[in-house]
Amino acid sequence: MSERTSKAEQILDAAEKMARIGGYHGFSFREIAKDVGIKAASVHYHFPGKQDLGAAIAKRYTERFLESLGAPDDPGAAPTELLQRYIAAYRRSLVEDKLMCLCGMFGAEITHLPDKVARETQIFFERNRDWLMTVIMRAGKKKKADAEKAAFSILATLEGAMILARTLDDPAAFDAVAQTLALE
Amino acid sequence: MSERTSKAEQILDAAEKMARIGGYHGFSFREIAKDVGIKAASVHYHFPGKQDLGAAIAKRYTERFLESLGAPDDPGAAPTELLQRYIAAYRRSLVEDKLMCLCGMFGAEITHLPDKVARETQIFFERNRDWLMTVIMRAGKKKKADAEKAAFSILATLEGAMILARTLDDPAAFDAVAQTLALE
DNA sequence: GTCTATAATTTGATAGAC
DNA sequence: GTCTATCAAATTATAGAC
Repeated sequence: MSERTSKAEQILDAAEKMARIGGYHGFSFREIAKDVGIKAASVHYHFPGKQDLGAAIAKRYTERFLESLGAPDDPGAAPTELLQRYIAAYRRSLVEDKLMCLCGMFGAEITHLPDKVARETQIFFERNRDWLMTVIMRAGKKKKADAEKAAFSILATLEGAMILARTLDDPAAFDAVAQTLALE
Repeated sequence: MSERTSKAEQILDAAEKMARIGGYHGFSFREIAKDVGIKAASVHYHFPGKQDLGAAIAKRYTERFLESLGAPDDPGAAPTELLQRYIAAYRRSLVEDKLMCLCGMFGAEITHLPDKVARETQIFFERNRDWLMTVIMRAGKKKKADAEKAAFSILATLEGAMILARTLDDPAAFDAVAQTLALE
């Protein structure tokens, strides 16, 4: 009878939560171990170094995030609906999780991150850009270059809106910003 | 013959630069001391605790930033020009300094900051909101509530654009996002 | 103002027993 | 897989001499 979540997953859960509060320096092997109910040395068995753990949470975060969005070319979902879903994903992170976007956090400190972690963070932004571009090009008459600009704009605006709303402790500020996004 | 910049200012300079790379945990008394050519204990003479130093760099950053923008109600500057100047201030930070916005960085880790530092970070966002609202209301027929939304949108978008451009190591991504800002 | 010395804590990491 | 034991390094901070 194994538990529903493996120890490695529990470690990832704890590390992700801490990193989404305090960034790359916001999680430590000791704190994670305490959270999961093992010793710090045992965490190293699952993830040899901090870089590995950092890269792993960024990778899992990216995969889960995109998975939650669904396919950008799903014929059953209208482009406008997909963009609303995209905004809702950020809003959920802010309002329900009450946590910063992991890769927005890592992105802010990108030049201070170990290579492995920085690369996974880049991938989050690249894959988000691609997802948005696909949706935007489906929606409209935009050329590829313009679709990329629009994708960058939505991505940047939502990451910034999270920071703004969290700093002012005012979720309404997020909604105010999201409303200004042109979605056609 | 005293030097042009006091020791306290040199300390602030070093701390700000480090914080704009690695966040609140990105600067330490030892590293700062090494940078300005004194010992770590001497830094405590100028700034008793890390909180004090953190709050001081956020406060100075805010004052300098707003000073560089000029008065939002300056009759000699058109609102559109002021907004272009606002965008240019972020761009300078990204391209010339090659550093993140200090308060964007602190904002991302806001729930992990000591109270004093968090409060100064909030003030940055509030004063930026107010500056932008003044300019926006001068420019157009917007009601106050709509002006606040527009202000939040510009602020959030530029902070997010910095993160995006730094993560992708592509300043053009910043410009692409800035272009999408509606400035009338 | 700056120093030496030192304290107390935390960190990432490894060796080796079980 | 998890543990104990241990390490070297870094951290914030203070006391007291100069």
